[in-house]
Amino acid sequence: MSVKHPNAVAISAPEETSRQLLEAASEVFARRGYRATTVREICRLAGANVAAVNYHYGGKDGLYAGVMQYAQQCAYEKYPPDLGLRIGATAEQRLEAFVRSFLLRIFGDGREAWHGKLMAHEMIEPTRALDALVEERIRPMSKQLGEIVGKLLQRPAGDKSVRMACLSIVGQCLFYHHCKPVISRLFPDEAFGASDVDRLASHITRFSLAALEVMAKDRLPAVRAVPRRLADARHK
Amino acid sequence: MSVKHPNAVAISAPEETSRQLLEAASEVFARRGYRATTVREICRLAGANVAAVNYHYGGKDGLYAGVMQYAQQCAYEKYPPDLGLRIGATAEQRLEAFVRSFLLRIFGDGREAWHGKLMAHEMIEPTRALDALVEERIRPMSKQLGEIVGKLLQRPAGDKSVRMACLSIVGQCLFYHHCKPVISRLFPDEAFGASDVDRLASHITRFSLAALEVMAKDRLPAVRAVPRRLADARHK
DNA sequence: ACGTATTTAAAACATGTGTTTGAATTGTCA
DNA sequence: TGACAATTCAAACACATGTTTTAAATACGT
Repeated sequence: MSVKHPNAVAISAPEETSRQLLEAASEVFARRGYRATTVREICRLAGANVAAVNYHYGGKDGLYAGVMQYAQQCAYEKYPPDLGLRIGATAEQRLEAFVRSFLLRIFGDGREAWHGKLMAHEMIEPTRALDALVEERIRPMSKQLGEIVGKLLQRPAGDKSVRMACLSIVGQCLFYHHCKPVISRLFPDEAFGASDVDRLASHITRFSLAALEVMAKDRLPAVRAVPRRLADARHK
Repeated sequence: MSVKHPNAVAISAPEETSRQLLEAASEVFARRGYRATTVREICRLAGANVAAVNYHYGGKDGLYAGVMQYAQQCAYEKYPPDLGLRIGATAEQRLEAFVRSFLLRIFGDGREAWHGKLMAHEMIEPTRALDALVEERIRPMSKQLGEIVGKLLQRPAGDKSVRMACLSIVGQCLFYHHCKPVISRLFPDEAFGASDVDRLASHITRFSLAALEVMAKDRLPAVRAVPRRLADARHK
């Protein structure tokens, strides 16, 4: 437990090591995940002593908590979900903006890449930090996408079909980042990265809008687009 | 380096500990990933001595390699990509069979769940085992899906638009498994699992077929379904 | 039953981990 | 400058890890 500058007025180098520790930790935690990261590597990268982590953050846990908050704030400030939209934009435009900012947030370079990598690790090895993150960042975003898709499908935002469509859209976005190890081996000529965001956003938006278009016309929630013969082709 | 039964003819208990080790290791590796699992936990679960891993598999590496091969074989044998299809099935039927078997393979219960979890860990922390896996399992599957989507889009299987559509389809499948920690927090009422595979397969197939249907009509590879006004709504 | 090869077992080894300690250093204000 | 708190540092601590060692136990052919 550390008490910092209890009665200081002006601080020359404001938490110099503390900040460098946070930066280095973000880098390493993002690359290796919580468990595989060693405080010694962080300190080496930050040019600090091993004991610095415990002094400034109370331990590896505290440092990770700080990193999560810091990295998320960076990502969402730089790429808000309504990025580049003018007021009165159509639902189609809002969908593309959503997809593009989502991809940018995930694929960001350098310090912007932290968010996507940290999230990927949280999916495999969830931490206490995830609960807060879902409520503060992801749920509002989910609601936002629900509004857009609801309008496109001409159904209430809470509708089951709307929710499923949202998941299909987000699933496409995350795939290119999450499965990069397989994609790059499967298609070595195209390694999706930050420079491909525009292309990907365009494809995902077109694919999804096409699907939504058909689904909007088809008011029945039951199977319709799949031939009825398919029903008995189930697995044994 | 161990030489097993160099000139044995009939073995009473065929590699008893060796097999139990493999089972236990699959369980633990799937749950925790390569790095976070300890050979001691595996041995405890298998009821074997710590040295058994090195004796039978030459070390943690060798055991993991064995697990990967074993788990993949189990999954693909139980849920082949053409699961439940009769000859002469339509492209739509083949797509739904592909999606369903893909989901079943990922969401499987018990020993069938190993595959999905091991793959998820490989995405975050790729191992040498991934290279072989991509060539032996994933590339053939990718080709198979390419054929189906190519026929639906009425374009050659190697076409760029076909490839992108394939990625969109697989992305949807993987999402429900990979992002379960977020989905279950976001929508506590529906935790997608093995029992939801039919529902999910139906949704993903319908969503994708709808998109493909529109894209097939639209022969232009350039932006078309998205209003042209969108072009200048890019980020700053 | 004997002898040999295979397999198991307990202990030790070498290394790496997060954390703590206590002294040295630095910064700040009277 | 000098006292006092904040910070840095090297060393050590306590524990966990993968692997090795060495001896005992077991299986199997003759």
